[in-house]
Amino acid sequence: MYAHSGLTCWLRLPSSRGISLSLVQRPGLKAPATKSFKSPSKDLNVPIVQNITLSDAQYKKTQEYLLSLNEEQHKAALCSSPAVRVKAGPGSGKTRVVTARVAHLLSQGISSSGILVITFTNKASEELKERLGHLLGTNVAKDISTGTFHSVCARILRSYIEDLPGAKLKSDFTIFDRDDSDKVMRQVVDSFMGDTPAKEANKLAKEIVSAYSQMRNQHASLHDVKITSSHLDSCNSAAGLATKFRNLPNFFSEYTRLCRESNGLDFDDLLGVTVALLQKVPQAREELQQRWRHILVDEFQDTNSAQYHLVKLISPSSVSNGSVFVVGDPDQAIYEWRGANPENMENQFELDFKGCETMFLNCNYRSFAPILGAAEGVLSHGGMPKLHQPLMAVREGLGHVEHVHVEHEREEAGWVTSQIRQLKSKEGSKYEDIAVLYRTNLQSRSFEESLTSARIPFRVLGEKPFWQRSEIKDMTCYLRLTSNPSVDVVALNAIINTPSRGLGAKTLEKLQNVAEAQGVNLAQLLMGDMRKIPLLDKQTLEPLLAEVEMTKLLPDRTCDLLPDIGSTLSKEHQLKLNKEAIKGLKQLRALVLLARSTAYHRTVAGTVKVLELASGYRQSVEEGSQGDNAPKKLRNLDILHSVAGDPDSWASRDGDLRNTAKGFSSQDLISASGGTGRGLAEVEMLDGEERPLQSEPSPGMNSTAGGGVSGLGQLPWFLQHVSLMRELDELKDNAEAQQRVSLMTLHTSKGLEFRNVFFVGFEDGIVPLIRGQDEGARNLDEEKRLAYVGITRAMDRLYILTATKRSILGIPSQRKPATPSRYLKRLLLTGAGIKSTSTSSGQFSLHNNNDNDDNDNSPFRGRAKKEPSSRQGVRTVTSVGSAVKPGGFYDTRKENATITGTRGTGVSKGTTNFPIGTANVKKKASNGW
DNA sequence: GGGTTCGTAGTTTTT
DNA sequence: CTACGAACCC
Ligand SMILES: Nc1ncnc2c1ncn2[C@@H]1O[C@H](COP(=O)(O)OP(=O)(O)OP(=O)(O)O)[C@@H](O)[C@H]1O
Repeated sequence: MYAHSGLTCWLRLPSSRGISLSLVQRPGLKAPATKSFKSPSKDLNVPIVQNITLSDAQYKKTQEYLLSLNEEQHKAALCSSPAVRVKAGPGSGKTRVVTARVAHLLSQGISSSGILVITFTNKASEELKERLGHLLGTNVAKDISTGTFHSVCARILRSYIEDLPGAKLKSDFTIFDRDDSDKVMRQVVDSFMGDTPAKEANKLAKEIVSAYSQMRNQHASLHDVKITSSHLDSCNSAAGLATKFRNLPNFFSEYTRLCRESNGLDFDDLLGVTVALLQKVPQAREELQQRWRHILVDEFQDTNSAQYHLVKLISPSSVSNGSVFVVGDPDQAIYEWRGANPENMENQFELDFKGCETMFLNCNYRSFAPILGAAEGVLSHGGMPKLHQPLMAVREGLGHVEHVHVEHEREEAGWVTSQIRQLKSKEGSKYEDIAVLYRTNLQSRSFEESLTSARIPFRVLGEKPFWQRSEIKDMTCYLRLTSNPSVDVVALNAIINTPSRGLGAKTLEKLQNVAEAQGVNLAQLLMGDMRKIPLLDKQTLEPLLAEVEMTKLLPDRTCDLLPDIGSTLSKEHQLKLNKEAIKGLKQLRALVLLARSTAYHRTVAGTVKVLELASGYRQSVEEGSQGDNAPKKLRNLDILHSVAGDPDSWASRDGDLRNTAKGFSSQDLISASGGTGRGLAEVEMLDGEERPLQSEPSPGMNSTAGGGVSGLGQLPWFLQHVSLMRELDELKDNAEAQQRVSLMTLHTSKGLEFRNVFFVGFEDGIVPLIRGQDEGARNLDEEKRLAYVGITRAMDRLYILTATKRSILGIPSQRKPATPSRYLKRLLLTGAGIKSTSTSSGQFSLHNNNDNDDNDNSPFRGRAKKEPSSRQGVRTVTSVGSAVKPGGFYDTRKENATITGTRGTGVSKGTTNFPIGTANVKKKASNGW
């Protein structure tokens, strides 16, 4: 055992898997008092000095990992400057350096809660933690703060937002997704321009939301700054709207007002409000600077203004021994469209962080040289980026780069499918090492179909985010209502009549009118008394829950437990509400009470279950006319429930940052109380595996300040997890389920790597993407970088696909002639000896445009290349997707192909036919086609 | 108030 | 082509 002595640590209670921490239990802590979380009583914060010990194996692993770095990497990882910037190309080991640095810091005795790593996606965070877990043990790794900017901000705000003067938000705020924002803005549009037709109003609302979002991304904290015309002008979309609507800023401020009224923050608010908080509340800033002594940011080239400011604000610059460490690659900047500014990496960092040290990594460990060559070729189109540093391929061998030209999108999918089969059978590739990359999500369709009929397992990354699926969205609205019954109007509106309970448009209008007359919103009117109504006690609750589970219905008698507000309102205001409506209201209110009580006495998972059953939602999905969708939806609901049942994955790991700022984690107390509770003789009627959460002594209060001790206080954390995690359904299934081909957009592929990459739809208009009448000359550099990112995902083999004609929507009759991408020429030229084949008898030529001229915007639908007449009657492959037979069409390709490169042996130079157009393969009359 | 049928728009990338 | 929304009918 290697002991690091003199290390100050704070009390930690044992976690399920932990073993290597020796614990000193402080007396008097077994039954933590709820209230002490917000303002910690002194005795909770007594430091415990103890030794963190890494096991031999862990220590050895860490050292080995550090030794595996090359000199540049090693130097970067260990650099002790207060500000470090690592600029390095794809595959140069940036991620590895970040991991190594964290490991190094920890092995130096830095406390894990003092480290913050910001990654671009949540998945990257998880992977980082996993790797660190392997090196250092889960115990040490789990306390490192990691996450995206958004999730880190959400955590900061949960602890500090109530300190921000005028924020009008509670720490149990909900996070509004884009749909919520659109709905809120729709309300604003209605109130300002009442007579706008529904459709137009929706469209306008969306436009305004995105303009506002763009503006806030470009300007760090606009949420409370007076919006000037220069703000508007700096943002295209906003400027356009502003000329149409002179009072655009009023739309923005009314939107914000409504969000606040519902205790909601949208995605951009998470960043903007955090920035404002840190600017205005020095105490918060200082505490966080104290806490996170070492900050690491991955993919720094894609940070926007608000994110950059955030880094600046929490940087422990004033703290001795602190550091800020950012890594990125300006050539891989692909998020300018949503406000990212590569300048942050390129120049700004250097200016703001005095004494910043810059490191370069110039070796590529990922790809064979020809792949790198192809990538650099693309990048050189129209001139290399100014500060581009050439990369050296470390891996020896040539790999395989091939350009394949096909007739249309269907054949494209067919070719890829058949090639995947060959890779699997002849080259021994695993499905998980194969990826299909495309520019737009729509393009995935043909591949899904083709792979399905070939029975090749695949997964589509980045389909609809989990939280956006309607059934999940609805359930989260129920949960939001449970958490914030009298506040979250948006949630209330979403589910008030879903499933239908007699509260249709007519009734709602009546109620809305009453609300307006009283100067309140619908939630206040219908749920205003909810916080005052005492929660059900256990004796009342348990039998009700049992009944819910048995009957899958809300027990009627629950309705009698609270005032019948429907009848009262109806009488007082002569609304003439019908019986259905009154009953519906009763039920909804009873449901909320039941759910709140369940959350309080039981668990989040139990609450999810109650809501899903007693609302009748589940039943309506089961019986509804959803047809094929029903099983999928039910599965999603099950996933939601099972995630809820795994608080370890979502409960605040940092607990209340106020306390943990000094190293103490309230989450430990939660697990502790959960742990002790497990032994209690409590019957879990709704879910056997659930563990009861600690209950508060005085029911009836909405625990916001408590920071997540009662089940009710946990809800916001769970909701936050759900609304920030794109792919919750990626349950770590058995190993077999992992063996799948990956389909994703170029954007999603950032940071990943695959042995075999199919880059499909490499055509002008798609790569680069040019839509219809593009607003003038959009800067296409970002599109070029996107292609660069895609190509550099490949380790061993890269296939570039182009088609003669293509229909984006997959309708054969709507196929339009396509032209190979303007980037193709340089891709092929630079990667010497690239094989190029064509499966159709059609000729194609690289279009002859000037390299330096991106203005030749030939969209793929324009500029028809002459259609080769020879194709007449060849009437190719119509059902490529299904069985591609060995020895059939696609296999014959090989015979005629000029080169057959394989991994390691590679492509020999000089044998390629250039120009490519001549490298056709004659199509043999193949059986089966 | 609820369910059906018809019409139309979507064609960028995402926390 | 499909998915979603808005009339339209019961
Ligand atoms: N020193 C090294 N020795 C061996 N392999 C390495 C080394 N450094 C990096 N690699 C390997 O190179 C590949 C790319 O590394 P990594 O993902 O860290 O690169 P990156 O710079 O983050 O790439 P990108 O910018 O494309 O995301 C990984 O498979 C990694 O294991």
